[in-house]
Amino acid sequence: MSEITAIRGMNDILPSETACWQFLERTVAAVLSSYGYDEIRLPLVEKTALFKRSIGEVTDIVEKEMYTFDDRNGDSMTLRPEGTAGCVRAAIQQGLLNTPQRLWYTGPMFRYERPQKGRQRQFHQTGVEAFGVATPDMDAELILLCAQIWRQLGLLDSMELQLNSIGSAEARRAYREALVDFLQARVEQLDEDSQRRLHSNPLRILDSKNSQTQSVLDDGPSLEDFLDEEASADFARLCELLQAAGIQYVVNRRLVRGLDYYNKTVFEWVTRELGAQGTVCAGGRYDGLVGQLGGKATPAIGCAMGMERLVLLLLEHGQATAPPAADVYVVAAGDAAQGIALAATQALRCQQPQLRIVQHTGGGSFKSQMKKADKSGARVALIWGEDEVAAESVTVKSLRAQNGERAAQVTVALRELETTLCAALAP
RNA sequence: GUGGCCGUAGCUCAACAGGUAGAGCACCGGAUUGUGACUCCGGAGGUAGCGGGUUCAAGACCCGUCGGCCACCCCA
Repeated sequence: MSEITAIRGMNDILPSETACWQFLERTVAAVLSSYGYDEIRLPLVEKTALFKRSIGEVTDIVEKEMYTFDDRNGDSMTLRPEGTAGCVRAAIQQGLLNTPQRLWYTGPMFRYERPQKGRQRQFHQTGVEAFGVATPDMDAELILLCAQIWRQLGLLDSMELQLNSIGSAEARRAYREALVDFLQARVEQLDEDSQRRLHSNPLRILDSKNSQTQSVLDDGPSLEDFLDEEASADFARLCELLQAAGIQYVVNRRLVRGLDYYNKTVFEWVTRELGAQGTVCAGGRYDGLVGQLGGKATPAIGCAMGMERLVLLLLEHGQATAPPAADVYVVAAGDAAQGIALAATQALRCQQPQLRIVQHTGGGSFKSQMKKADKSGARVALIWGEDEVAAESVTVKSLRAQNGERAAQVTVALRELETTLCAALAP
């Protein structure tokens, strides 16, 4: 193998998978449109400061996962590790915040992490962001929108919705203090990672996978008790709305998010079918971020779904992955036939643009061309040989004759090609 | 960044107390001159990830390195 290979964690998406991707992208876009969301297309690269200020200086993403480099002017740039920051930046810069905005975007994100199942260094997210609405009906809409996407994808039964409210920044500050005080007295019982988090990011201890750490937390302070009245009321209202809409959910009081900008509602859609990377979609409210990035104070909520993880789920559920077969394969033996076939096929593409017509290229014997025709999966072969050229005709041959009826083929005048072909292709 | 497992033809995998590599699929050609599929025959394709060591001899053993997978971590 050549020593030039793809960069670790940046995978090729092969033809055998793209049908699944297209189904996913098409379905997601259709649902988003049906909720009145508009697509926005954003740069892959932004100034480094944007991510540091939005995601948080002490998060793992900013500290060790960003692809950051200096451009030729010496300015620090970063390949986007997530989409919200850029979307907020654009909304502020382009003056989109005078009225409620419902936006979505899709594309690659970049994080320098060790690859594993459902995790790569270049991965794809579709993000949804709603600006300008502070009330929990907006939260409910976003969650319903997700549920609708899962339903349309046939994945609703694979998903569990986990919900929490992390309240205001002040509430979290107070809670963090209480939590640190509590855990400090029990440091010895915590796993190594959680001991480290005690200093760096104590709230993340809450979703530790270590069972002993989890049982230590059972006697600790609950974030719920520190929530301000508004956050509690809004969360209760959100739960009511979800119940009314028939959305199943689980309140997980230990659900926190890794990015600093979240407040109040946070949620995750998780699945047990994907191994360790079970979070398929996650998001929450970020009412402070727009102001923090220099815009006028604007409430907002958003979420992002991991497209690779959705593709994995779709594949495990047996979504068709084969690229579509050709409809027609064009066999032409000899130089004269080749010229006529090429022209006739071009005309056919004008008449029947939806047909997938594969022209044989590269020469080869008649027999080998027929083999290619068969392997292409085409239902019909169009054949031009010496006889057809001489008679200004073409042979239309059905390659997928049903049991018994021996390979139906008919030779007709060129001008009858379109109707004969359509008849042969008719079910 | 840490750990476990793995690295043989395009793909999926074999073999053998360590004695210089094989199958299936795929690919190419042929089975009387322009007709695919099934069948039969033939062919091409690997300096065994890379480097070093042990040995008369290593794909097999040892070390290193790179890469892959999965998990930790992190998160979508």
